[in-house]
Amino acid sequence: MLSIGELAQATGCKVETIRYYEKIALMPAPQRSAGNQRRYSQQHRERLYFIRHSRDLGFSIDAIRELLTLSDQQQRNCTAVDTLARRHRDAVQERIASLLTLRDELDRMIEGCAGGDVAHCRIIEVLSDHSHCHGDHGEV
Amino acid sequence: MLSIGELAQATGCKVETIRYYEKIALMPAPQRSAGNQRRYSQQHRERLYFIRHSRDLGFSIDAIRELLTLSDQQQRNCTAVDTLARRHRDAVQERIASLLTLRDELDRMIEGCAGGDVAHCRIIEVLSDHSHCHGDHGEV
DNA sequence: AACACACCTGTAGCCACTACAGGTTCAAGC
DNA sequence: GCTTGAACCTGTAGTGGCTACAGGTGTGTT
Repeated sequence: MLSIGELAQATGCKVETIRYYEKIALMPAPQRSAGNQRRYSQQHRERLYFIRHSRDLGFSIDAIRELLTLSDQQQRNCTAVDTLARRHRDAVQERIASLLTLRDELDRMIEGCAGGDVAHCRIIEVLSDHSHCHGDHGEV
Repeated sequence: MLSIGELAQATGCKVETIRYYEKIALMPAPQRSAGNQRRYSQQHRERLYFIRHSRDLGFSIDAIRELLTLSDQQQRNCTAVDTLARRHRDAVQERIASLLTLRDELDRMIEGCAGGDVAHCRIIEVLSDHSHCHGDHGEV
């Protein structure tokens, strides 16, 4: 059995985060010691590991909740898992695309700046007027 | 003079957001009508436009606060502006790099999935064990 | 004068944590 | 057995950048 600190070390998750996961029912409440401290099993460790790794891969808490439910139904077809993963990949791809547009816009803005005083600063000028931009760089 | 709704339309900013910007002192409090409604000048419009455009380009509120202060000191050298912009560009670049790593990891995971049931799902397997991953995909 | 709609303030909620404050338990050393 | 100090406990509030109400007031048109 692991204390919360040991579990934290074993999974690279902070102690506060583990307690938070319990509060939002992402982690089940573990057994307690005589003095009311949490004691975790290997099952807990595996579940938290799965959660942390999924978080590191950018899945939302809600997506992870679904993934955990799905991974418990071992005999079911994994189409739902696949769909979740693909949807996430696509979202990441879109985010990359919009950040690339943004970076190019920032680059153009920065390159345009030839030093000198603020009154003639290209960066301030661009920020003041979107028509200086090439694209739409909508939501970021 | 513009009402808050007209200002919102003119800048593509939501009414609530304008009030929020006033609360956090990013926008100065405007004049009021006899009936206590906000009335904005062209200076307000320009400032809000600058803020919105900077937000669209991903600058934080704090960075924008600095940019606004700097842009008011017309005679100063624009090095500080340049530094702020470059720092932001670099942050965006880093974010792109880590998202690219992440996307590749997701792609590998998804490609590994050959259908079938959850018990043999490659996606679940990878999520359960980071050693299946190629890189570190640290903070996302 | 009536109506619809825009506006007002203040508060709570979103996401995924993080950071306290103020108290209790545990394990090691003496 | 006793003391120390780290680790633990609960509960609440804060982060960023808004967004969404609720319950009331002003404005402009017919």
